[in-house]
Amino acid sequence: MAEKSSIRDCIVDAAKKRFSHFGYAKTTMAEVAGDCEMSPGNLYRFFPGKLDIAEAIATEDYSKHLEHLRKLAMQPGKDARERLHDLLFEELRRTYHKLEKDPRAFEMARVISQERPSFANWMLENERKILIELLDEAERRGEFKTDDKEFAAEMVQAATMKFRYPQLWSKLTLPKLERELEGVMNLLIFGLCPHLQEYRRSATQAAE
Amino acid sequence: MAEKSSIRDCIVDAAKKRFSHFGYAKTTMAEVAGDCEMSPGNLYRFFPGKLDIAEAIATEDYSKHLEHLRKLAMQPGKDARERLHDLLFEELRRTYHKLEKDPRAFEMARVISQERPSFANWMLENERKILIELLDEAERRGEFKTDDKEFAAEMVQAATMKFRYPQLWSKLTLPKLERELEGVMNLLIFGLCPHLQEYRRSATQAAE
DNA sequence: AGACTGAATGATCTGTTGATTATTCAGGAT
DNA sequence: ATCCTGAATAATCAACAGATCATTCAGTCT
Repeated sequence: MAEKSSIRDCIVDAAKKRFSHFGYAKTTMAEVAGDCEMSPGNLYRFFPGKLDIAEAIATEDYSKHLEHLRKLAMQPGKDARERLHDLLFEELRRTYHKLEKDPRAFEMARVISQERPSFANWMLENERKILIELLDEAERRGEFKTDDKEFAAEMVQAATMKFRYPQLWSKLTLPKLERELEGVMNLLIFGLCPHLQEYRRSATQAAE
Repeated sequence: MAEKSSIRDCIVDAAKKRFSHFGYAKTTMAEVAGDCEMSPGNLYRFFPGKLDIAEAIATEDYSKHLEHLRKLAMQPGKDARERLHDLLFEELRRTYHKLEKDPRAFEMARVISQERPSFANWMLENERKILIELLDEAERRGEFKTDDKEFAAEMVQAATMKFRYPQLWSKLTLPKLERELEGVMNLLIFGLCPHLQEYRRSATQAAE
């Protein structure tokens, strides 16, 4: 019984090493099984298929990232604007760097989001929960104001879609993406309508 | 001399028919040449290559669309909010319908934006000019307020990227996309900060 | 019985060969 | 000289054979 999970870990570990070293496609189930000193068939008692091993790795990795995002969204001593800024920029930078320098990670991201669209949805949902908490707290402090937090969080995600899988959509460099994200974020916060000119100016200056 | 352009038109016409009937890949230069009663080699006196014929067709088609967008952006008797709404929705609906029901159009869009990324940029620029005019005029009337129109227009485009090539990004249905675009647009106009609650409520109600 | 193996299966990938076809260009017509 | 042709070229595509590999499952071991 206690064995079960350590065998599972062995599989995930072996797969992690091979996927990141040789790539997802070039790694065979037989190799992973061999690393754990078992037959290929036995893997299927622990995972429904190869993709599920990849998903397990991605989930593990992503969970750590989520924790980090949650901390950024809750930083004491920063106002809602700054925390939203940190949250959105962290996501942009993380995916950018991850996919930029590591073709293996890029391959896995592509395969998983292609074959398991629900995984990408699950990630969005998790991040949305964080966004909602941020919006909620911001409203309590009178910083933001929205009728429907769930909907507003969805809209923030829709508007920042371009920055979530940056290299899938454009070939902009990170500095250009950051400049754009900064601009979109300000638009989302302050809108196009004239209002609160004072606060607006001081807040954007404080950012840089 | 006057001939030259009518020969060009013949080529574009023939290609348009074949591309939309059999698809871009399945149409050969020899066939297009045959339709215009000329040899394949002669096509190259009018176009640098096959892709340029496709681009000419796309440009012609898109120019008409641009005119239409310009009219929407300048409608008298509508406020800036409504005109921006019409502009963004028209773009969403046009591409959605075009790519939805016509696999040929989808193929051509894919090929052109893949092989000629500058074409997509050119389209964005054109639309940005319209947006800038809209923002300019809105500021004169005191409806919107932005420091840098060019930049603001770029940001509006960045935030609505998801709705520009809807089926490349997601598999949402048109109604869901429209609901999201409505939401993103309101966020762009009013922002998250609390302000002008009265105007906000009446404007969103008027929209639907 | 429960944990596991490894050969069998069918799907997918790879490499190869023979078209097909975009593009060029030497020359022919006007 | 200008416009055009069509064979030549080289690149890309399609089809097919063979190999590889994920997945299954009848049967072995403990």
